[in-house]
Order: sequence, then structure tokens, then C-alpha cells
Amino acid sequence: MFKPVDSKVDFPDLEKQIQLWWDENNIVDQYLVRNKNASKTYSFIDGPITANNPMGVHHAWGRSYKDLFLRYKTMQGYEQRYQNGFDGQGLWIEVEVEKELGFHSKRDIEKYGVDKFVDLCKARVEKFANIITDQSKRLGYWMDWDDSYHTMSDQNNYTIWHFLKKCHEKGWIYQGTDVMPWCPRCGTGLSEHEIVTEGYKEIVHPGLFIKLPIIGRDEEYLLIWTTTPWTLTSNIAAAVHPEKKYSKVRTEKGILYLIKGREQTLHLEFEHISDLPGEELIGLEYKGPFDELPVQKGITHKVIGWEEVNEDEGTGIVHIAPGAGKDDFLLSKEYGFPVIAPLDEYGHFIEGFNDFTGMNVFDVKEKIFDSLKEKGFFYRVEQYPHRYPVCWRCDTELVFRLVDEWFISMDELREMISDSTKNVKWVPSFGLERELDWLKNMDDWMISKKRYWGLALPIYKCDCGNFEVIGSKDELRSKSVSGWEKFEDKSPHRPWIDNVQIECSKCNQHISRITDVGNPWLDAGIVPFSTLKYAQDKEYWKKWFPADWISESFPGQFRNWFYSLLTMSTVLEMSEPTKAIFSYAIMRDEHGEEMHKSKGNAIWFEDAADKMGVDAMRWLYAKQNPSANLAFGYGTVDEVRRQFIIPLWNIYSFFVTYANLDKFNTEVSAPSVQDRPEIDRWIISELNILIDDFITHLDNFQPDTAAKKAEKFVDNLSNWYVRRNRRRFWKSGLLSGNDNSIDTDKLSAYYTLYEVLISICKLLAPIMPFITESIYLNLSQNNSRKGSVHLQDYPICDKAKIDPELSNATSLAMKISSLGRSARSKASIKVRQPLDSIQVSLNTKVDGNLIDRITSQIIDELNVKNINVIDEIEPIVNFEVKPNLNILGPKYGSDIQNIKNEILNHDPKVLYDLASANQEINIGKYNLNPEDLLLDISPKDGYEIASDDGFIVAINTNISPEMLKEGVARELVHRIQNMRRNAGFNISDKISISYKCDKGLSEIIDEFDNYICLETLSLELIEEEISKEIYSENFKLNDSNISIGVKLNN
RNA sequence: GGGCCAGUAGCUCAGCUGGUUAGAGUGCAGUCCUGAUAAGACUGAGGUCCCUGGUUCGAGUCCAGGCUGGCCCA
Repeated sequence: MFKPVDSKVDFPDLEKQIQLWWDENNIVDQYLVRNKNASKTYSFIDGPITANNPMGVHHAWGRSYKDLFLRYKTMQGYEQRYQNGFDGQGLWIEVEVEKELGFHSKRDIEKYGVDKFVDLCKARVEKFANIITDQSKRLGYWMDWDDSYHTMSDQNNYTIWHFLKKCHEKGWIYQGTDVMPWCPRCGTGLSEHEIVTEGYKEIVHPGLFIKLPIIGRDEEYLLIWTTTPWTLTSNIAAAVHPEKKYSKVRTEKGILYLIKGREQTLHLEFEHISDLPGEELIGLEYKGPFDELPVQKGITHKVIGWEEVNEDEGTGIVHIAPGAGKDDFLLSKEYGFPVIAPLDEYGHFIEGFNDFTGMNVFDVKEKIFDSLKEKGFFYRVEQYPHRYPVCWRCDTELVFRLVDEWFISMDELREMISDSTKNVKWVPSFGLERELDWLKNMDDWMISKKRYWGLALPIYKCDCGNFEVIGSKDELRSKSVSGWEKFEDKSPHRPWIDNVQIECSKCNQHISRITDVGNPWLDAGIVPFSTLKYAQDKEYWKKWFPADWISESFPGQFRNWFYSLLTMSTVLEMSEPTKAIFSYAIMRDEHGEEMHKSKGNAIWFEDAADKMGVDAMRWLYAKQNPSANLAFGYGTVDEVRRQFIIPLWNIYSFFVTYANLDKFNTEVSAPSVQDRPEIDRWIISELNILIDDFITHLDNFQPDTAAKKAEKFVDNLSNWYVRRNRRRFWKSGLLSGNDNSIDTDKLSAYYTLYEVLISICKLLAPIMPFITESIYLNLSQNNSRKGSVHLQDYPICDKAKIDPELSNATSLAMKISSLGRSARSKASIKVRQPLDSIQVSLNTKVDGNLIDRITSQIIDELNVKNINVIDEIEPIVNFEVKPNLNILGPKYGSDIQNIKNEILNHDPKVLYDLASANQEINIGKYNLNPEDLLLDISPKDGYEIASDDGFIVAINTNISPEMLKEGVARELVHRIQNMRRNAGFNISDKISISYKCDKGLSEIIDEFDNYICLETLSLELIEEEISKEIYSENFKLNDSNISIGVKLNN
């Protein structure tokens, strides 16, 4: 006996039951060792999830992919590592810890103690790693959770040292000065990687216009514009486009120069004096806006030429402050300008700026304006909204600041990394171009950050100009000259590591580590080495490197993880890190809007799991086109439940209900497939086609296509196989006993559905681990530890069982049935009413011989006595040909009446055939084109038709008295069936029927007595007064009244 | 300014290497079916497959140019 199945199952609850069973029977442990020492391996390297917050539903999407492919390969017998990773070093952890502690700046951290602060960072990572682990288990994500790696581990950090040392040996590491985007709150620069995605916000800044007096000209000014007034303090030059035209205009505020086409920014009446090319302005000297500041002493301000200047915004004369702008800095190098860097790391003005010194960059706006007004430079100010970079972690507006940072030079690497990139199979394929595009434009990789919690960059710098890069802990120990004892048993983090000093190899001075920490993408990029024991066990590393695949969401990763992986693998081994990269888009809410906590449209993973169940989510994830954004919400998941999971569950429930009634068990051997009825062989054929497709699509990283095929299969199983075969399950045959007493047809039905369900469970187990497990355990009757579906072998397609002709024949049966039902519907004739015949005209693509295989199915499905395939549709339809007045009108004008008459005088069938064959039609003196005619067909009297895709199905609508009686009998059966249910009888209860009716009906009932009793499980059918004691109903049938009563007669 | 992606029904999206009359789900209106079905079947309305050219016997699909939106880079 199978456990009875509740058709109204609570899936989240079911998932919890299954989880318990897994836990009690150590299923995950068995799964993890299932393929230990197998002959084939499948290497997956996990992109570490940031252990800084709980996992969200968007993470669940990606983790479902990972689990799907790992489970799939496990069931196929591949040895795997099942290692999850946590990312835990870097600024984003610091920021959260700072928030917890209520800190506002780096000084708070220093005061609190870097050691205590770093310990809190580590603790936070541990905390969220545990939370994410629990959440992942709830998702059904089976990993070796005790073996998760951490990017903050010693192993990871030291392997990065090795990488950096290698870069240094190649001469690629250097310290450079650059103007970088800088967060004054975090007190650190942001690398190019960090700023680009999350990094911009719509912000309103002052668009300030000032006029700068040209030296040696009377009352003539350059009009310049800036959105960062504080940078004017550090102005060195002004840039114009050499070829573009500039306007010289006279206003009440003097003679002004600006680019032609931007005069509207003057907001004043002006008189145009002349046009001149920008070139003529180059070389002019002007009085700077803040020449009185000590830092500006001795500086000559000049106009220079710059091709990048345009007339899109501002005045076409660009203020250049090399210490406060990236392009400005590049220009200063080109022209050899001095550089004034006004800000310290917290965004405060440094010495030499008079009153501004000590003020914060965000507080000086008014003071700048006042000073400019006082000096007569101020022209006007407007509100200027634009996209401006902000810190991706704390939302503070960034400033551009001159800094010393450490870089890896990309000049020599760029080509090599591109080669590695090309060796990877990118899914979707445009990933390759994206990555190559990024590599092409990639600047040198800034690897330093002036913070506390992160990789300790193993760079030791000496005042003599030399610097050393340490490649391992051992190397550091052997080179250390002091402080080792304060470090040796600690992790390689600040502050402990900073105690160690080494000797400069050039000048023997004792030198310390630079205080910077590393870019976090170093941490994630090294994992194909650190987690695969690159330094400890080369054999092991070779076994698993490069990975067979990795997977991550694509926004950001092309310049982050994918980039750092490719770079580090190229440097260390001149190899691609993985053979395939499967990436996917981003999650949105149900309406396509970005999910935000603040918007209130975010969905917590726990809520989603509790309300919808994770299997429904996982199915949605799997069937999503990975390169398109996923609209996620309760509605979208519920649709999956209703359209896929419930129908599947109902099939299962149907099976178990009847299997238990019939005491089906697998100890009686199965009829061989070739001996089973055609419809059984059909669904078995479809199953094997599905298995074949599924494996192909999963191997090509197309889970969406696979899932859609499975949905179609389950639809066929439910709405064709089960529906058409119900009677085989209801009928009264036996499933066991001696060979003669067994009903082989019934046994075939049970076995077929049983085998299909078992295979479907295995096939879908990697996507929906809980529901498939629940079904599989019950059906396989094997609750032992080895009984889990996830420990089984993945299905293999049995090509011998695929019968393409049968498959085509059955879809033809479905098509014809569908059209037949459509025709019935148009004629308002219920399927219960038998009809004499249907006529079928096939489209030209179909092999007409197929029809023989499906005649009985169609006859049964459409409740008709005969089916006729016809080559000519003339007997069943009228052809209608009308003039297409819209086209003929302009061509023939008043001749149209004649054409109309000609058309009426011709056989419409002839015209119809010519026009549908796309031939010219000659009628009377007119040569018409096919498009000049409107073609239509309509059913002849006595027929109703439906057509689609070249098929035409016509039903004969004449109902003979005999068929009418049969229809009444079927209707009566239907009513009695409903009464059985209304009376609350069980499916297998035997009953007695009493009835009282008019004479005409009574005759019909007599005639169909046996049939009615058989169908309704009645032992007797008696015409008599209906006792008030029993359940009864009255209704009208075929214009006659009838009362019927039913009672149990078991 | 450059690169990538997308544009198909009111909405969300399928549509493989070109192949007759372009589909599904959902929503709306209605009919039917239901001894597994909080399911299902059928009907109806709803389409310039973004636009313009080109290749071809034939283009939603391939090519070129453009438009709109998104992402990325400068």
C-alpha cells in the first residue's frame, strides 16, 4: 500500500517533513560521498557569497542553479567537491560594523582599537556565514557545509601574497599617483570596479558661472562653469576646443567669451561682437579665482586647447584643477602644470587655503560664493541636477582626490588575459564580448585601499625608494628582523601583521609594511588556487583545475569576479580558471521594478520559503531565461504552483488513490513494453524523448528549455494520457493472482503511469528536490537510507522506446480532437451527445496514413461513430468569393459592378482554387490578382467546421433518433454521477437507483438499463415512487421530467 | 562617442539552423467538462512581429541603416 495522498497538500509543510527525513537518515552525507573516487570528476568553484547580511531571494536564484547542476552531475556519477564559499574581507563588512558601533569616521576606529574592530569584523562574517548556511539548507542546497571556505582564511590570504609576488617578479606592481574617486567618510579611494555599477545617483549641484579677467585686456573675461565650486580654489588653467567657434559678446557685465551655441546660458541681454576659433584664445593668461591663497602663489593661469571640450553643457571653457579631477590631472601631466591637491583623506582643506583650511569640502559652498562675489568673479548660479558618483557602501558623495595607490600594470597582461578569456565557454555567449570589451578598456588594477579589515598587502616600502613584496608566511618569517613574535600565531591581518619589520635589500634599513589593505576582488579571484590547495598539494589542484564551470549573476562580475579570476589564473598558470561561465541577469519584483528594502517591495527569503515553498521558487528560477531579468513575486511563483506542480501532484494523487484500491504492487512483474497498448507506448516514447532533451539542454546550460519541455510533458501526461486512460484504472480487473486472472491491460496502465512518475521524479529531482523526494519515497516503497531519489542514477534515454511515428500520430489525434471540440462548441452540441461522423481534411505536411493508428482514439474522444479523411472539402463547405473593394476600387472605378457580376457568374470553387494557388484569375475581360478577391469558406447545411494550421474538421450535426436516445442515456449517467457525489458516496460504493419519469424517457432508460447501471455502479434501476428517506433530485431531460433517488447498496 | 542586449497580443514572455494562416500563460467576456483536479477544455475580442531598405521562391527569423529602452565603457 502507498501512503494516501492529500490532494490539497501544503507544500511548505511537506518540504519541512522531507527535510526532517533527510536529517534523520543522513541523506546529505551519503549524497556527498556517493561518487567518491569515481572515474569522472565535475569541478565547480563557488563564487563566494558575501557573508555580511542574510541571503535574499536573488541569491536563492543563483544558488538554485548551482544546486541544480551539482545534483544533476551527482546523479550521473561524477565526483565533486561541493564546496561553498564565503566572502568576508573588505570595506562592506567594516561599514556594517561601524554602523553597529555608531562610528562616523576612521578616527573612531583608531580610537576604539583596530584589533578589537577587526575581531568584530571577523565575528560578523562568522555570524552571517552561519545564517546563510541555514538558509541555504532550507533552499535544499546540498553542499559540504562543514567545508565552506572563507576569503579571510590564512590560506586564501597567503595565496594572494604568492600571486602578488609573482606580479612583482614580472615588474607589474607599482605605486602610482592618480586622481581617484574618493569617499571622505570611508577615507578611502574607490577603484574603477567599485564605482561604475551602484555608484551613481541623481544629485542637484550648483551650476556656477564665473567670469575670469583676461590679463592685458580691458573688461574682457572668460566665462567658465563648474558644478564643483570647491575645486576653483585649485584652478590652474582653462581649456577650450581649438577648432570650435567661440563667441565674443558685450553685456552689462563686460565683454565675455564662451563657446558658440551656449549664449542662452548668459541670461542677460548681449550684443554679439564676433566669432573666433578656440585656437585664438589658447595662450591667453587670466587672473585665477583664488590667487590670494598661499597655495596659488606664483602660478600663471593659461588657456589651453583640449579636444574633449564640447558645447553640451556649461560655456565651452572648462576650468582645470589637476588635483581635483581625473582628466585635469592627465592634462597637467601633458602640460607640466603644477598640481594643487586641496583635500586630506577626510575631505578637509589642508594648510595653505586661508579660511578654507580645516573646513570640510561639503561645507564651503557659501564661503566660496561670497569670496567670488567680493572679488567680482561671480556671474550667476543655477540648480543643476545630474548623475554624480556616490560611495557604493555609504552613499556619501565622492570627491576626486590626488592619492598614492598601488597598482598592477595591465600593459603586458591585457593580451594574455584576453587569450584566457577566449578559452572559456560563455553562457550566454555575449559574455565573451562583454569581457573582452572590459579588458580592452581596463586601466591598471588599483589593489590598495586605506582601510583596516582586509588582505594585508605584503608590500614593504623603504624610504630609499625600494619596495619588497613577500610571497608567503615562511618568507616573511625568514626575512623578519623584528616583531615576529607579536604576529606568528595570528591571522595575517592588521594590526598584528604590522608589527613585523624586514630589512630593505637595497639599503638594509628596517622597513614596515605599507598600511593599506587589498582590493576584495583579489580575495575572490584567488579561490581557484587557494581552495584547491595550490600551494600545499599540486596533484589535488591539478585534479580540479580548471573548473568545469562557475556561475554568477552578470551585473558587475565582468569587471569584478570574472575579471579577477581570469587575471589571477593567467598570471599564475597562463590558463583560464574555468571551462565554462554560466551567468544570469538580475531579479526584479513582479512588476519589473528594482527590489528595495526602502520601497517595500523586497521579499525576504524566509517569507518566500514559508509562503510559497522553495520547490515552486526553484522551478520558477529554472525555467527563467537566464539572460533576462526575473520578475519575482508571490504571483509569479503561485502561477508555477498552479500550472505545473499541482497538476503533477494530482496525477500522483490519482495514481495512488486507484493503486491502493486495486492493491497494485510491483511484485507482480510488469508487462513488457511492446505488449502494452499503444497509448502506453506513446507516453513511454514521450518520456524518453523528454529524457533525451533534458540531458541535452542541461549539458548546454539551458535549464529553461529543459524545464519548459518538462511542463509540456506533464501537460500531455495529465490532459491526454491520464484523462484518456481513466477507465483502465477504474475497471474491475485484477492485478494479481494466476496469469489467467490478471487483467494485463489494467496492469499495463498501472505500470506505465508508475514508471513514468518514477522517471519524472528522478529527472526533476535536481530542480525540485523536495516534492520529487516525497513522491519518489512513497512510490518506490523504499524508505531506507538508500531510498532517496537523490541517491539514484539519473535517467538514461532508451532510444529503442522512442517511436516518432506514434508521437506524430498522437499529436495529430490531439489536434483533430481539439478542432472537433471546437466545431461541437460552435454548433452547441455537447460531447455527451453522440454524432454520426466527422470529416477531416489534413494539412499537406501530415502523413495521412497516421490516421489509422488514432481512429479509435478520436472516435472515443469526440464521441462520434465514424471518421472520414477527405481529400476534397467541397462536400462539406461552401466556397465564398467576394470582390476586395478596397483594392479593386482604385484600379477599376466604375467597372466594379461588372466585376461583381462576373464573380457571381463563376463557380466560386474554381475561383477559390485559383486564388489560393496564387494564380491569375481571368473573368470576362478582367485579369484579376489573387489579392483582388476575398476568400472564405463556410460549412454546408448539416455541418459545422473548425480549422487551424491547414486542418479542417467538420462534424455532421444531424442527430438521428437513435443517437439522441444514446445522448440522453449518457446525460442521465452524468446526472447520476453528480448525485453520487452530492449524496457523499465513495467512489467504489455500490448503489440502487429509483426513478419516476414520463413515458418517453422511461423507454430510453429501459433500452440503456445495463449501460446506466454499469457506469454508475448500480445494482438495480427501478421505476417506482421515490422513498423520502433516500437522496433524490428532480430535473428535466430531453423535455421530460424525471425524479431520481439513489441509496447505498453495498 | 564606443560596446553589448532587448523591442512579438492589454501585461509577462516562447518562437530551434529562414518554410503555408505567428504561439503560450495571464487578464477580460462567455460556454462546457469534472468517479485525480482550489485543476481542466473550448469559444470570442486583442498583432504594422519597432521602422526603412536589402538578400531570397519565401523573412518575426539573415544583412545594412535608423528609432526606442536597458546595461556597460569613455
